[in-house]
Amino acid sequence: MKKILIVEDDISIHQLLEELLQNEGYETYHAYSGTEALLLLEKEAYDLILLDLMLPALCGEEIIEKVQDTPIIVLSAKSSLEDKVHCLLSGANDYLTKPFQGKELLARIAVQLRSNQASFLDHTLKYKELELLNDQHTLMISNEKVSLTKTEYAILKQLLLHPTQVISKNQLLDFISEDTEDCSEYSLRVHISNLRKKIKDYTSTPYIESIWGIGFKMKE
Amino acid sequence: MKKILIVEDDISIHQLLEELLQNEGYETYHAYSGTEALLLLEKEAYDLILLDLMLPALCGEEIIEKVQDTPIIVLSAKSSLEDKVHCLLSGANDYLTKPFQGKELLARIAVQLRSNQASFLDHTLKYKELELLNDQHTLMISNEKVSLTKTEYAILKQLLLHPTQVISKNQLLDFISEDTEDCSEYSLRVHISNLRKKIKDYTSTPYIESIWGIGFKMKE
DNA sequence: CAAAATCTTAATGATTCCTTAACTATTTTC
DNA sequence: GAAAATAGTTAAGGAATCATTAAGATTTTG
Repeated sequence: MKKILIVEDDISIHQLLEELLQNEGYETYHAYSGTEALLLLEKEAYDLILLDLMLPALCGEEIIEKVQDTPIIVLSAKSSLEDKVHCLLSGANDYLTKPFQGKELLARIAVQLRSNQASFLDHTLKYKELELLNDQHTLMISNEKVSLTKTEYAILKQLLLHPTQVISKNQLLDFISEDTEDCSEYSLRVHISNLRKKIKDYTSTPYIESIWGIGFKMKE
Repeated sequence: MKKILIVEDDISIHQLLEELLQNEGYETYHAYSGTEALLLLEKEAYDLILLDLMLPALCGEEIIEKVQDTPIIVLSAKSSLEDKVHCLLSGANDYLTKPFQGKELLARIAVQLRSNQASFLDHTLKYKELELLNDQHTLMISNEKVSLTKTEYAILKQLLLHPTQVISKNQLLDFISEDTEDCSEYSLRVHISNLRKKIKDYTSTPYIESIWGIGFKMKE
């Protein structure tokens, strides 16, 4: 889930933003002053910052200059050309004048998150030594590349998506053979066996656990 | 020097934009209709597109969907929320309502060029010995010129844009045959085969790897 | 309008992967 | 502790996908 830091001192606008973003499925974090924002930014990385310009203690412009790798959307009551241009040139990615429409803000947020998407995190499922690279269709075990077949990949992906849950045999069968339903349990067993064999070549931990009579699960 | 494509049918606005950008040191290119824009985009790579929405022949929205890797700033007289949101969500990077202020446009252009700077759009895509010259539509292998057909070029470009990722067969088919959807997998296979053959004449590395059941990927 | 280049289709052979089946091992039930 | 049920391994044949070639169809070029 994407993390968005809201930097805004006006309580009512702050709450409005919080609600808007949370309804859209974002995780919100909150700063009510410039100094508070900087403290949070030192501790944690965010995917996006929504920044009010007129802040107590430390003005928004200073934050723009300190932040390097996180996209910033400025929300400001200042509608003057100089303010806009200055913010954009000194590092902000977008500038919306208050009052703004919620849907437009959401769209502009989507733009920023989209272009920053290359972040590896979205495309990787990590579990202990295992790393499943979704856009590369490969598995890495302790930084060594392990080649998987399409079905092996599909099975492991399901398991790693919910590593604490038991995935039933039927659930797995559904994902393996989207079209043909005559993919029997025989097959699944063989696939699991092959998967385990491949994993065993790279690590001593037996990662895939069988839950008797039900299905499979990642070993804790 | 950065190349900017202006897509706008209104002559007076077009000239205004041209002057504004040239004074700022950009190289400008010009299309007065949607179809003309697409033709230019096929031939050459640009750093940015300024796009009017209401165009003769082909509307701006369709261009947004076809363009993949070039940032787009929409300039439109349409100020409705739906238009904005739709454009931004379908691929535009920014949206300015006419009339706009020149300095703001310049600042927003700078934002787009800045964030795209580090990326591949240096007009050449390099990958080991391979060099794909986007503005000349040619491939260089160890400084020798290799002639590619239009489709071969399109395929290789997709692969080189994301050299670590697997590009699915459907993804490639979309780029090859923008109009006809009956371009079968047969074709794609032949094109890949021809591409490999050409590359093989100049280097011993087999650069294009097949990922079984999914697509293709550059060899690491 | 003809020649050249490119694209698509089709046929063939090669490769990879999946399923099946037979056999062994483990767990549960009585 | 033996029988029944479920799980695991292995190898072989068959199915699906891929690579290459050549020929006909289409587009581009002169």
